[in-house]
Amino acid sequence: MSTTEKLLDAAEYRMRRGGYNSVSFRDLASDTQIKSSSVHYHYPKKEDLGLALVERYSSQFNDELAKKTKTAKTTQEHLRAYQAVIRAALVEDDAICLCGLLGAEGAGLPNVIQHRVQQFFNENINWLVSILPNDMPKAEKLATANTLLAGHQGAMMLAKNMQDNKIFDTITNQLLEQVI
Amino acid sequence: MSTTEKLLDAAEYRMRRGGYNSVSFRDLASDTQIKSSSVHYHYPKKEDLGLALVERYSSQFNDELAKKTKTAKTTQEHLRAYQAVIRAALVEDDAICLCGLLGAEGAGLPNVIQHRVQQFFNENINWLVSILPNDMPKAEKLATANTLLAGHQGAMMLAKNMQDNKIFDTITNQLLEQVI
DNA sequence: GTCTATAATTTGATAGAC
DNA sequence: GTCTATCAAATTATAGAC
Repeated sequence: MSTTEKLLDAAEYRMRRGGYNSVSFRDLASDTQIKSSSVHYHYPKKEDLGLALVERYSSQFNDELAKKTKTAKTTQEHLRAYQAVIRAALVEDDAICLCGLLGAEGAGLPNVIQHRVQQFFNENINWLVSILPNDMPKAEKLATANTLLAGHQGAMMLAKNMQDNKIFDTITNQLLEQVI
Repeated sequence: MSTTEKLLDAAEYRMRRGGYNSVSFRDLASDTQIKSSSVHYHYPKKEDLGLALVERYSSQFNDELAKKTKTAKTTQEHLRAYQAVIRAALVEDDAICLCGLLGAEGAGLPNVIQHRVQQFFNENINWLVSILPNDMPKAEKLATANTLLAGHQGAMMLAKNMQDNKIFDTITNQLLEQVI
């Protein structure tokens, strides 16, 4: 594994738990067995690291979604895939969504990162709108996409806080059953 | 206004925007026109300040909820009050819920604060369960309460990030219309 | 309650050798 | 690409005078 990969892994682990300001170059240096000045070689400013992190997280998320919807046909199949991708992020990594956390910290972050997180959410909404039923009115599609996104993000936060992943399942199942 | 009130106001303003680690004693000192050592007189450790902040936020939230539901009779009336209290926190303060943000940062915070945030969520859920229709099965009540809480928290985060409070209204209206 | 002074540590960041 | 060395600033926190 390359040094930048190791750095991004370590940074993602820490940032998805404590937030942007909980990650320091020295922590990452000790995580990856190099010196903090070497971390700066890969990511000169913290902003660069944060941006790279959101970019990698975002493209991995979209890749997972594409993979899990390869054979999906119905809206329900697509939505179950969406739920499964987010659930995997919660359960396997034992952490909430990177963009959910950075979105909450929004005003305290560098502008470039704020905007990149916003882009992640916009891509989520566009995707959700694209897989909702054709006969659903456009305005309702948009509303439903927003509700599903917000619901899944809130569900991660609450489940993590209550230390009970079943809460995520309960909430998102109810959303998928009742909101369509 | 007392110094502790001024301190809590300043701390809440900052923490609800950038999170726990974005607030420093020196910032609060300059906000309130005293020295950082004097801030420590009021709140010896940062943990003390954070805890006091969540406690005040939580009791103000519960007070607002009690006030707005004084004449409420139906489940719908209670839920509209719940929505209104959270909406006011978003629109008037132009910031998301303190506990929503601290909940997301959970793992990076002192344990006492984590637990106090958890208590805020538990009180929310208990209240929601208590105002849901009598004929709703207990398990469904609990699921619905969790969905409503997560949905409102996610809606704040998304609306703030997209810089469009109408998104909050759209999401929470849909939840109140379809989830009951 | 507030101040001055200061300690101890952490943090983001850079210069320059290898 | 990584290291040593170092810096300037920020951060939490304390001691003691007024």
